[in-house]
Order: sequence, then C-alpha cells, then structure tokens
Amino acid sequence: MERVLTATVLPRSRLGKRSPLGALVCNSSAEGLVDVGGHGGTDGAGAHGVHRVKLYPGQRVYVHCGGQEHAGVVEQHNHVDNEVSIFVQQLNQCVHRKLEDVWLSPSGSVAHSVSSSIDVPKRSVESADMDEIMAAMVLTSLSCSPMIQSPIHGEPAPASNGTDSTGSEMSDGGYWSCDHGNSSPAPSPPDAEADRTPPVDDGLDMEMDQMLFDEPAPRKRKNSVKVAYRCLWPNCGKILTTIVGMKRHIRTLHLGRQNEQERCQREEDFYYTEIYQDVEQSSAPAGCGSPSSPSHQRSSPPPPEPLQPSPLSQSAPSSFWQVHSEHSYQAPPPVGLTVCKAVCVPAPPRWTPLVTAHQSKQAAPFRRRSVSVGEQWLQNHSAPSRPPHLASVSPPRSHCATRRVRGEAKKCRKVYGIEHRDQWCTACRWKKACQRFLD
DNA sequence: CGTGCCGGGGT
DNA sequence: ACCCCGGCACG
Repeated sequence: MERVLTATVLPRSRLGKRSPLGALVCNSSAEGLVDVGGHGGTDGAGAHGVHRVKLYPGQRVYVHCGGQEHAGVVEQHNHVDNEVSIFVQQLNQCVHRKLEDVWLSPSGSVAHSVSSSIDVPKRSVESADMDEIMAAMVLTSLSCSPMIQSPIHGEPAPASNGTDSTGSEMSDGGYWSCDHGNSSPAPSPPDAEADRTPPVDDGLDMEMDQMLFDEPAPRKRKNSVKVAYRCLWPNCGKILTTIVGMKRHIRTLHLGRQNEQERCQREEDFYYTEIYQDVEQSSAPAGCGSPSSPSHQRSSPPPPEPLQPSPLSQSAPSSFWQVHSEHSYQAPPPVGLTVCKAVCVPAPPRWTPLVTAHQSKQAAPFRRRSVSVGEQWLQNHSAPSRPPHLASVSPPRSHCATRRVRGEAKKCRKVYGIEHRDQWCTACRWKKACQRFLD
C-alpha cells in the first residue's frame, strides 16, 4: 500500500531531502492533510501527535500547553528536529512542540493525531525511519530503472537500418519519462523488460545482467550522459553498453566466420562507434521524438565497408596449399640432396636449368594437381607480387579440370636424356609428375 | 610426334 | 611402398 502511495504522489518538488517519504507525504499533505485531519479514524492507537507529516505554516493545530489544550497556528515545521513552532493565539505566544505532540484536531473530540489520519500503521520512530528508507529505495529504483534499460531498448532492433523511429517501440520509450504518472501499479519491473528483449546473442543478455545488477542505477546517473556502443555492421546497429560486449558481438556475429587466425584482434574496433545520450533530453516526455535516438554520435570511425573484409582478415585459403604428396616420388637426387629439398631450392651444380625453370614456372598457370611442399614454398615466397586473384581464389585451373598443364620446365628426361634414365627423378622414371624440376 | 604425367596395375 | 606402363593431353 505504501507502494501505491509513493507511486501516486511522485513529487513535483521535493522538500525533504533527508526523508524522501516525508517529502512525498508532504506534497500530498498540502491538500490532503487538512481535510483528513478531523475525520474519525478508527485507529485507536494513534492517541499521540503527528508523525511523519509536514505541517505547513498557517495550518491549524492543537497543542497541550500548561495542562490545557490550545489551538494554534503552525509557524514553522522543523524537519530536522521534528519540532513545530506554533503560535497559540489564546496565549498569544509561540510554543515549540515535538511533532508528536501536535494534533490536528482537538483531542477532546477525537483523540488521534495526524499520523492516524493517514493510513499509516503506528510504529516506533525507528521502524518508521526504516519504512522511509525502504520507500526511498523503492522510489529511487523505480525512477532510475528506465535509465538502466534505455541503452538496449532505446535502440532499434538489430534488423533496423538505423532509423530510430520505431513506433511500436515507443512503449519502451515510455520509461524514459520520469513521470510514471498515475499508473496505479508499479511500472513493469525490469525482469519483464528483459523477457521482452529478443535474445539475439549472449552479449546482450550479459549486458542486461551487468546493467541490472552490477551497475547501480545512481552511478549511471552521475553524468547526465550515457555511453553506449553501436555496431556499425550493416543492418545490425546493435547497441551495447560496454566495449567488451560490443567487441564480442562483432567477433561472434560478424567476424566469426572469417579465419580466426588471420584476423587481427583489433579489427572489431572498426565496426562499432561510441554513442552518447543525454539523460535529461531522453527523459523528456514521450512523444517528442524517439527517446532511443542517440543525441549525438562521436568518434565516427571510417565507414564500415564491411562486406569487403579487411585485408587483415583476408586469408588465403590454406586448403589450396594442401600438402598432398600423392606420390613419394622423391627421387634421391643423384648429387645427394637432403631432406631439405622440399623447402630449399635444390641447386646442385648440375641443375643450373633449375633457375630458369622456376622463373618460367611462375608464369605458368596453376595446375589442378595438388602441389608439393616445394611448390608451396615457391609459390608462397617467390612470387609475392603475382595477382592476388590467382593466389587466393580456389583452384582456377585454367581449362583442364583433370589434367595438369604441361609445365614449361625441362624435366629429367630432357635434362639427362633418355639414355641417363637412371639419373631421372623417381617420378620421371615412373612417368609421374616430375619432382625435381617442378613447374 | 615428343613430352609430361594421370590412372591403374603388378610385385 | 615401389615399380611399371597405357594412354591422354599438350606444345
């Protein structure tokens, strides 16, 4: 019931900072306290003075003075001491009384104090203070809860293209308004909000958790500007409140499919921007534009150009370089080549044609056949300036899908001649692709 | 036609 | 795994 009370009498002007609830009641007391004062309450326990209300100057009250009750007029009500200065006309003097000793009606008629007039259970002062504190906390949380959720719900859904005027979303925007107005029940609690949130990704959920529990609402309010991060990925526009969450969002949703090893860690930085939102502005009554629209954006990074992955993330399909030594035709080189053959350029004295062979090889079209380790190395290192589309695109085997193009390199047969067949590489001897003079 | 080498078979 | 060869494609 107190909740209803506090919700309905949300203050327009707060007087009692030290006692939020008192301030609230005070507000209502201006109109309500007087006329309820004389009503016949059934609260028999309230045979004492005024509790937890503020008396305003000029208000008529009754006090005991010199063993007799006198009517008086409130001159001042000191909240700190809970003392009331009352001018007693009969005595023509001003008296000070504790609030508890002040009556709004003659005790002879009805022996109850102001506190009983408002439907508040009689309690000790301590418990009453606790009530105030609790009520203040409730109020605080209620009034601040919109701030908490705003960064998430205030922004368009991921599918939005950035236009913030989402009419149906305005219901959420209503919480931006401080004026919860006459809604009898408390505003929809945060968990209800969370349920409505589309579970797009875990990042958002975590954001919600962080926002709701880790970050006390008042802290958010310290600066009147809220910071959030908006994903710049096309057709996304997701808003998160932490950089970590945003980076994770970009990583998982947008960059996730790319080669993780090749991807630069900081690449996510290019795909989000920092946005700010004025609390005051956003808490304006609903209807004056979407509350979700960020008041201004800052530090706009270069346009995302996202569909074209940055060079950092572009990775040569390593599958193309598959090591497929179909045949272990590693002909023992006649001059004793070592295992290094696969990687090092074999350059025995007799293989002088090798150099030209390699040079010509670079221009030769690629072949469908899987390449050997040596070929990989050569293709990776010896021709860095070749057109990238030849390097990174999947096998562009020119014409023949099944048979490799005849290399221009001289092969063992040509080098050694058929009469020195024993000097051929094994592959050549076996009529396989030459492993010594690679294409 | 010479050459490179794939696919397949034999041991 | 090693060895050989038929046969095809290419220059």
